[in-house]
Parts: sequence; structure tokens; C-alpha cells
Amino acid sequence: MSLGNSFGLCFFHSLLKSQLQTKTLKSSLLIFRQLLQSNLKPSDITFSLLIKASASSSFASNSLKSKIEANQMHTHLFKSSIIQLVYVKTGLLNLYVNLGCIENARFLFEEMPDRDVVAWNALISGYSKNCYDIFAFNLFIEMVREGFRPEAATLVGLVPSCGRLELAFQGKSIHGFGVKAGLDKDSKVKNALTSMYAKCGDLEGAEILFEEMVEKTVVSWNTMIGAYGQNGLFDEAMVLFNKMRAQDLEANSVTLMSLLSANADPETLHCFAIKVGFVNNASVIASLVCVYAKCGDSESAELLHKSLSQENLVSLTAIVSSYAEKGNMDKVVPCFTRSQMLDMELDEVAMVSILHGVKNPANIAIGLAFHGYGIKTGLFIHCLVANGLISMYSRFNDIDAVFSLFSEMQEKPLISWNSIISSCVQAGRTGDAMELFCQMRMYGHVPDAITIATMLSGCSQLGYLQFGKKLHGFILRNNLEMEDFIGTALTDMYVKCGTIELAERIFKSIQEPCLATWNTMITGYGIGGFENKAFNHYTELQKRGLKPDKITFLGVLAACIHGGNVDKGRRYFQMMVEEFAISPGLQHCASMVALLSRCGYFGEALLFIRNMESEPDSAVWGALLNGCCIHQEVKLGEYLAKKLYLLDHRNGGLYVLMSNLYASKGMWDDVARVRQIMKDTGGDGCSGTSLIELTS
DNA sequence: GTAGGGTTAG
Repeated sequence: MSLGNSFGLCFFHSLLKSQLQTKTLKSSLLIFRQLLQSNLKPSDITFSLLIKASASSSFASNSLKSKIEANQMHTHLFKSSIIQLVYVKTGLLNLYVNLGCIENARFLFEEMPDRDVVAWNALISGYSKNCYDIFAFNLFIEMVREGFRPEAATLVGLVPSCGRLELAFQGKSIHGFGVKAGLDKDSKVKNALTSMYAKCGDLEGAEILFEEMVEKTVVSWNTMIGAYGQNGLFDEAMVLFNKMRAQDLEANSVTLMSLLSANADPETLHCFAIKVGFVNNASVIASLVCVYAKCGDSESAELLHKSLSQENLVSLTAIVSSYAEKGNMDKVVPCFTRSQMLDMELDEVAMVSILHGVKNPANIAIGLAFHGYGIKTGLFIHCLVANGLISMYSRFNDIDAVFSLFSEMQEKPLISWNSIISSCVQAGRTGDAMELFCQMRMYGHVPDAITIATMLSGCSQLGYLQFGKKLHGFILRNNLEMEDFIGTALTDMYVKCGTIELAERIFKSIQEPCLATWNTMITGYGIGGFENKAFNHYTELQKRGLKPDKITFLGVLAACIHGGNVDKGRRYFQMMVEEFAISPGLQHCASMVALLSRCGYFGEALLFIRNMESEPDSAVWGALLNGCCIHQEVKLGEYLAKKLYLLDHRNGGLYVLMSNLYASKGMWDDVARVRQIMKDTGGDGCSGTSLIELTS
């Protein structure tokens, strides 16, 4: 009988070993169940193989069901006391790590009486794989303190954490540690270090390591191709790919994926994938789906996604996100339903993508439902999801919800502070934003470019020049990149605070201003009364090869209004529509109406309004009413006031304009009447304030 | 060891 048992076991063991190559959790378990049905008693080797086969199959099976199955294995092991063996326990730990059950893994580790180096390695790399980067670090320190000698595998597990956290200094220390311990000869360590340098932005460091490698494997080439891609050097990535092929090395699926993320042409690579037979590779398809989705070609993405034999969350999230970007919830919701039908467990990234699509006020109910879903599934615990909810409520101007979500967050990373500060700024509550900014600093966070850009925009709103200058000082002291976002925000702050000379100085210091920065200057000149400078900048930006957008034209039109240049305004408007194919928005139309009516062309202004494609809003009619005030057109003004009242009776500006109009004609009874209505309706409770701080 | 989905901004 015992001979039969060992023979039978050998048979099942070899079956399990073959599963290790094919990597399917289901069939491994099936084999195990058949083994039990044959009345065979599993040995430690059986369990070890079963666990290994399951652990290596975690990609598509990261579901609740797999977690339950892992728990079942755990119970079996516990009952048979095989779990006492360190290597079996480490195997199980690894399985939990691959399923993302990091708590269970930690639990197993803690109750190991005699941990060996392999167990330490398993948990360190487990933390790292699941992005518990700080935990990985601390465990490494603990390991060294307890007198264990790290191996190559330890470093391979730990180094990616340095890359993800962009901890260049710590990464270099570990590199040094590896050199001293003689572990840096290991090719896996070298690859991991190369990738770490690239992620920390030290491309030179990555290149040196790559060049040093005597035997470059496909993984080494992939790492360096990825390194170029991540640092925006797309051509270099492509050159390296060709070099690699010239050495007769076969590209694998990761090579293709690295190239895809390096902005290579998706159609070319799609053809290449078909040619070399990667079209059945779920990861390659998922990457292609992502690229198509990113280009905004959601339909191609969805078509390709459906060709997958087993749909996966990554590729579905890419599609959701491309629809969400456009706020198209009619497409997002069916994707969600589909994921539920397929029994997919959504993760925090998928959830955040969905929330991102809830923009239209008509979709508030859907947003609330997803908030509920987040609570039920426990996903809202993730600060990513909480941030997504904060941004969503902020888009709906529900600042109370924003504050309550923020206060409930257990962990508040910088990005959450940025979210709430930007919510306040957008809601016009710059005072609150400033207070939060101070609190954030007290919590020990160092503001990043986004914090500063947001705060600057708050200063622009209120004309807080002094605070804006302090932020400028912060930018200089911390060597923050002055291009794009920060440069624009700073220029805008100086413009809005009425210090155009300072804005000019910043603008000139930016080597290659982007379109948004040019727009800020043009708008600044436009509203500040320097229309010729605005027009010159418009010409100049085109000389630099930039294409004006709708904001540029708003700026130019503002300049025309200020200078009363009707002809120029008409020409710019026509140019915008005909030459640049920009369809005029309501703001453009309001600008044209303002321009025409200010110069007394009421007939043309009315004709313009009649020919508008979209329904004129209160800004358009308001612009015309403002023209009436200037030209004392009482009759037309009264007609417009009625129209405006019907459109938006709470708009205080209407009463102010009418009052001014009557006053300009000396019609004091009417002035009194309008002022009385204002008081009665309480529509304009607060008076407007203009503020400018004097420069010192 | 290498790769893939997401958030904050003018």
C-alpha cells in the first residue's frame, strides 16, 4: 500500500510540475482534488508543488475566488501540520503575496519560529511588489540588524521600491552595499539597478550600468528601452530596439510593451505583434488597448479588448478611462456592468477612472451611487479613491462633501492636500486654501509644483501679490522647474495682480514658453490695455511654430475690446473660424458682441447674435446691455433687461447695469426703482470689490 | 530582473 501511495504521488507530482509551466491555477487545484479522491495522502512535496504552481499563475486569477482557494490550501496545510516546515510556509507566503494578501503574508512571517534568508527575501519582495515600499525598506533594515546576510535576491526584491519612490540616494546606498557584498555581479541585480536609476531620472547612471554589462539578456535590453521611454527619449528607445534586433536577440512581449509605452506608433507595433505572434498575449493586447485608448480611439480599443480570450481589468480600465476623459458616462456605466457580470473585482485604479468620468451635473446620482459602491466594497479606504471622490464633489461645487471626505482620510498624502486646496481655489475660497496650505506644511509636507501652481491661481483670484511673491521665492529657493505649469501660473499671478512688468520678466526668463504661457501674456496685455503688445505676441507665437487655440483668441479679442479695434476684432474672429477651424464658444461670441456694441454697432451686434449657432447666454446679452449703458440706449436696454431677468434673475450685474444706464440719462426715479428691486430680491447682497496691493 | 490601467494643475 505504501508503495502504491508513493507511486501514485509521483504521478500527481509530475502532473503538478507540468502545470508550473502552463501556469493555470484551476488545473493545479483540479489535480490536487483528484489526488485526494484517489485516497492518496499528500506529502510536503505535493503541497510545495501545488503552492508553487498556484503562485506563478496569479496574473489573471487575482480574484476573490483565488483568495478563497489559497485560504483552503492554508487550512489543509494547517490540519496536516506540514505548515511547520519553513519552506512550505514561505511558499504559502509567496502565494499570498502574489494575490495581494499582504496582511496574511505578514502573519505567516511573524509566526515563523526559525525564519531563513529566503523567508526574509519573500516578504521584502512581497512588500515591494505590492507597492508597500516603505515596509520593504524597514524590513530590509530589520533583516540586517538581526544579523542575516542579504543575498542577490534580497536586493532584487528591494531595489524596485527605491525606483518607485524615486529615492535615488537610498538606491545608490543599496548599490554600494551590493558592490561591497559582491552581489552586483548578478545580472538580475544589475537589471534591477538599471531600472532604478532610470526611474529616479538618472539616465546616465542607467546607461553606465547597461554599457558595463558583458552579457546583456533580453531583460537588460528591455530595461534600457523602458528607461529611454520613461524619460521621454522615444527615438533612443527605437534605436536601441533596432540594435537589439541586429544582435539576433528575439524581442519578447515585454519589449513590445516597453516600446508601446515609449510612444511608438501603435499601428506599426500592432502589425509587428501580429507578425511575430503576440496577438494572443493578453498583456500585449492590454498594452495596445491602452495606447489606442490614450489616442482617444476608444472604439478601436474596445474592439481589441473584446478580442481577448479572457478580459482583464487593466485593459478594461484603459477603456473606461478614455470614455471617462470625455465625460461619457453612457459608455462608462455599461463597462462597469460588464465587469460585474464577469465577476471581476474592481480595484482602486478602476474606481478612480470611473469617478473621473462623473463631470456633468446630470450625473450626480451616478456619482453618488459609485460613492456608495466604494463604501460597500471598502475601496474608499484607498486614498486614491478618496481623492477621486474629493475631485468629483469639487466638480459639483459641493465643498462640504469635499471637507468631510478629507477629514475622514486616515492617510493624507500630498496629492490629497493638493486636491482639497484646488477644490477650495476653484470654489473661490482662497482663504480656506491658504489655511490648508499652512496646515499641510505643519504636517511636514513639502509643496510640489502642483501645490504651488494651484496656490498661485488662488492669489490671482484675490490679487494677493505679497503672498504670490512669497511663492515665487519658494520656487526659486527650491529650484522648481519654471517651464509650463509653474511659469504660466506665476505669469498669470503677476498679470492678475496688475504688475505686468513683473509678468513680462518671468515670461522672458522662460526659454520655451508653451501655448498656455503665451495665452496668459496675451490676455494680460489685452485686459491691461496694451493691445499692440497683445497683437505682437499673437504674431510672435505663430513664428515660433505654435498654433493659437480658443484661449488665445479670447485674449486677442479682449485686446480688441480694450482698444476699440472693431475691424481687427472682426478679422481675428473670422480667422479663428476659417483658418484655425475653431468653433466659437459663448465667451467668444460675448466678446464680439461687447466689441461691436461698445463701438455703437448695435445693428451688427444683434445680427451677430441672431446668427449664433448656440443659444446666447446671459454673458452675451449682458455684453450688449453694457454697450447700451455706454451709448445710453435706454429702450434697447430695457428690452435686454427683461430678457436677462428671464434667463438669470439672480444675476446682480443686470441691476447694476440698469441703474447705471438710468443714471447716465438722469432718470433718477428709475434708478431708485431698480435699487429697491435689488434690495427686495437680495439678489446682489454683496457689492463687488476691486483690490490691488501696492508693490513695495 | 524588464512592461501594462488612475488621481492633483494654467
